[in-house]
Amino acid sequence: MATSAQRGDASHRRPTIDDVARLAGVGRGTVSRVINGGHNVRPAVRDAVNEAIDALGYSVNQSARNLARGRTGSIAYIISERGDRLFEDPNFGLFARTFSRQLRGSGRHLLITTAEDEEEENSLGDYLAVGHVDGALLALPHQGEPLLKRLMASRLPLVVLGKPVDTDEQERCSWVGIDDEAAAYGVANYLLAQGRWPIATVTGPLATSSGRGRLAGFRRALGRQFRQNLVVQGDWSSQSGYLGTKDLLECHPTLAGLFVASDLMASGAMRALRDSGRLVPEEVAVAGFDDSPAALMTDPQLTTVRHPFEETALEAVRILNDRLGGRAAGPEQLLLPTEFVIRGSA
Amino acid sequence: MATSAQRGDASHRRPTIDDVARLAGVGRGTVSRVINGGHNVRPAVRDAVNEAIDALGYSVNQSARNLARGRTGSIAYIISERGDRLFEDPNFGLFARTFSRQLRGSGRHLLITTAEDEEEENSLGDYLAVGHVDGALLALPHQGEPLLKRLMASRLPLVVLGKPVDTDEQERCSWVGIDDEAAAYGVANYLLAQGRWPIATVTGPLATSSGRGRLAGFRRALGRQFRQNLVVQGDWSSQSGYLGTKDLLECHPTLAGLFVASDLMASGAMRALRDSGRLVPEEVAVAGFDDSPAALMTDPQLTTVRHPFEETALEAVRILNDRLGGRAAGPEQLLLPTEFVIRGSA
DNA sequence: CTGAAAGCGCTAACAA
DNA sequence: TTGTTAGCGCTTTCAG
Repeated sequence: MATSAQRGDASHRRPTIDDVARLAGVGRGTVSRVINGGHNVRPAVRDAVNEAIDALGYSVNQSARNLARGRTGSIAYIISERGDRLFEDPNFGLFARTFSRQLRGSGRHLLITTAEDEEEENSLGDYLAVGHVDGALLALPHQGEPLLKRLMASRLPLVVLGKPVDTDEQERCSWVGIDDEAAAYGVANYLLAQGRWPIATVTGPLATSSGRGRLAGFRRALGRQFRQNLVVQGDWSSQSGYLGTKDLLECHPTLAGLFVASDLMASGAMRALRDSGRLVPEEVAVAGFDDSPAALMTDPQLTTVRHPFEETALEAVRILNDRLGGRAAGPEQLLLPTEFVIRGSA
Repeated sequence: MATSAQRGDASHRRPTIDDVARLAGVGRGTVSRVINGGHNVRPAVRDAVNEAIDALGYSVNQSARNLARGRTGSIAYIISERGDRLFEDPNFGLFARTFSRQLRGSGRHLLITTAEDEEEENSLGDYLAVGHVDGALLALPHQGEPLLKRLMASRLPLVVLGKPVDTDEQERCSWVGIDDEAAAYGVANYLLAQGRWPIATVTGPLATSSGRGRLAGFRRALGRQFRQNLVVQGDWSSQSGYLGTKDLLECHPTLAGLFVASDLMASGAMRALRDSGRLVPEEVAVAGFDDSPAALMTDPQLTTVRHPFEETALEAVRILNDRLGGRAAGPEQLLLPTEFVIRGSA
């Protein structure tokens, strides 16, 4: 009866490498060589194969190739933000761009994936753990998100952007981050050294290590003068910076200095101060964090801390590549240097 | 010599379905059934298989499954924006969210991919055409981008978000958009009916059909009063709205009405007007487009046109699903209704 | 330089 | 309900 070899009537299925081989009158292996660079193939044969490929409209079946090669050529960039905040942060774009460019060098492709809630995280975790991608880059995780643990349990090569929250994760994962605590300490001290008082802070989400670290630095700088009412929590959004600052002003009408844990939030803070008739920096000095594009769009421009986003991305890809290449003795952690940038706001 | 069956020493390779079958003492097919829902398997056997799976830490090899099934379960959301504008638009996030949620219903996963320049577009085109994904959703394309043509030439099921620029593409692709021309005509007429003159416009990129359509509507409303110097081109960014409006004011100091082709640009326009000491809406009436979150953040809030983003996303997924399911007689095009929203700015 | 053949790990049709 | 078997389409030795 019909063996598989015989059902090869030119029906409507996608052409395979065998169809090409048959048409070109060569073996299957030769076609494979041609579509993989054409090395070690006589030019005449190569041309014949290419002609057959064009004639048939052939293109390789990626699933088959993945199976045979044992890898997919795809890397996931995982963003697990909730709701509206997805993509609000311009750094996502910068990261994505840098990854994409960098990965192309090693013939890999970047796939951006998102998870908004636990259910999506689990579904995404399955998807990734199961071999859809060769590796993953994970945007700064929040405490309590199950995804990181899920991925660590799988064998998926992984690099986290920013320091994970749990110490266990900090030790067993690869990640690249900055010393948030030290940088924030420096900023707060700078404000203090100007004789400003009281000085307050709008923090990032305290479920992130960055949010915590920056608050810890602020707190250490203030020492015994620290009071809990000098702190209000934001969520990285401009909006939260605005509202937080309004609250702070209400509690401390004589506020003289403000450390805002991100430039985006600081831009909101600047609006709040202007709306309340405060002069920056004369009456209240404002410092941000990140040195993102938002820092240049306020008036005056923001004094801030340069967060080396691009270097972070580059190093993350390098580390991931090492792990993918099999040359990786255990997790690698990296703390990149920051830089204090003085502009008009403080 | 060693046949494949014998090299099964518990070495360090990932466990396969055969390992599980052997350990559980069942056939391979049974294991397959269990990992695909466990229907038609006796409970006792199912448990045994699941135990073996846990014991071995088995998880399916996605590439093999894809090959056997002939599909991948992944859908691409393609964003081909240049540079910084990547992700600046909050609608990207809204689209991504809606897609993701909607796709999960049919067991598929959303992969976001980006292309910044022609080289990346080509590389991405190869990647997608070659079977990495089952289908694709393409964000509003710009004229001259090779990606759409590339994808149309492949057999990849595809739905475009917004109307393509070329008529050929409009006819041969599936897409879902709005009637930009008619909506813009309505807005401009509304301004005119208030007796405002002169009225000008900041357009979107004229390489997009939305940019063009909205300008065309404006132009038709003005009729013989139209002058080229009432038009300045933006790029959807807030920044470009600001700069464009500044230019317009210079040329038309008595400007009385302004139609800005997106709310994001309109927010920039409002800043420019305030910086120039113009009162909105008393001295100049401003209308935006999209009814995006930005429309509520200006003071006064923006009069605008509601762009049904979410419905667009839902319909796009529906159309794509139809095409994936094989039930699709040719391309499907959809024009969704818009709605004029009157707020404080005009 | 080239063809043949042995897998890659899984699904699905078939027979039992 | 279950095991067996024939592919899915490609890469990669291995001979020649």
